[in-house]
Amino acid sequence: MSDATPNTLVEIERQVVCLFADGVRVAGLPKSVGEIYGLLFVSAEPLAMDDLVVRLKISKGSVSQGLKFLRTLGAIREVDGPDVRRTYYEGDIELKKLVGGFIREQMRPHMESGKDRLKSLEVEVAKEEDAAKQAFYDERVKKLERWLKQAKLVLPLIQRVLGE
Amino acid sequence: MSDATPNTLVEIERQVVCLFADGVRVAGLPKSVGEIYGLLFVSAEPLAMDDLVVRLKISKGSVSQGLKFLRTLGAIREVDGPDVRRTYYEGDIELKKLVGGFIREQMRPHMESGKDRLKSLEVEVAKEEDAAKQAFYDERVKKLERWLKQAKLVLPLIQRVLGE
DNA sequence: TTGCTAGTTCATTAGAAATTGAACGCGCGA
DNA sequence: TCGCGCGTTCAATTTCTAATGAACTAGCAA
Repeated sequence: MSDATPNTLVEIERQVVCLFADGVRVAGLPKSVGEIYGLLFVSAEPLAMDDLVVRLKISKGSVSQGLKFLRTLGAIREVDGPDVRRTYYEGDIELKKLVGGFIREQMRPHMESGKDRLKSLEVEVAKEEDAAKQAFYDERVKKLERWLKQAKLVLPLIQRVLGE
Repeated sequence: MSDATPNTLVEIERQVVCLFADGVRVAGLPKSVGEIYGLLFVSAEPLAMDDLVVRLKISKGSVSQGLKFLRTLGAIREVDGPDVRRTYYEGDIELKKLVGGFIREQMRPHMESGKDRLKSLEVEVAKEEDAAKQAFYDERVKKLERWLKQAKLVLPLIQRVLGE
């Protein structure tokens, strides 16, 4: 076996993998996803699924699902590699890609469903008989709608700032 | 018993509590925290711990810990109420308070430790003997440092936008 | 077609995180 | 000082999520 791709991590790789494993937890993502992205990030050569399985010592199933998720984010790219039968990946190291993908895939859907739920709330408030209570609830629902607007304002702003 | 504070939730309250319970999960926080904040948010009168225990049907322990957490965020306020022996709370309904608290308590610490870990990485890169590898690792570490800088730039920006 | 390997899926298992509830500390009033 | 009730803490438990690994599909070459 060549030592170009040992089946273990060197110290630098270990630290970077660990950094990302912890990092993604802030976003509520599984450790394995961070480990996979982390190793792709520190690897000069593209890696295939099997490399990730062996070097990170996580199961084929986890790697497959992790790669799938990272692909939907647009955080990794498929590239050609030594073995034509395999799919190789390399990390996209632009922060905006990561954040953009996360916003698009994880946050937007929640905000969309939030909109519907606010509509439902409005209906419920309209049913309230006590005028004082209705006024209070109405004010709160309006507040939530303002929150949603602010969120919609902030997200593109973040992407603009990260986009050079 | 007066019906001013029934030991159950009316439909509007139920929906709002549920909205926040789901909402906080995006930020990786426990459901109970969202429920507590949610009920405080829709309540015109301040509530004491016992109200939350009874109406949300969660344990005293969970409520105590949830309130503690929300206090550190600055998402709720202690206020006086009918019974002088109890501590009453009301929700702070400014989004910037919530987000600001979350950034300060949950994100900043991670970023601080991240800084140290990058320092450690630099040391490790310096040990690399292979010049080509060293150059590659160095480039990646520099990339991470740029990410950290961008994050430091974005967070205050978010707060400014939310702070009117 | 058959055999082989890369990659996916999904029911089960392992592990982590939240919740519970009992024990405790504290402060107040009698 | 004692008793009482609010609030906290933390070990035990439950709940929920992520990881595993066996079974499967797909594509390819002989």
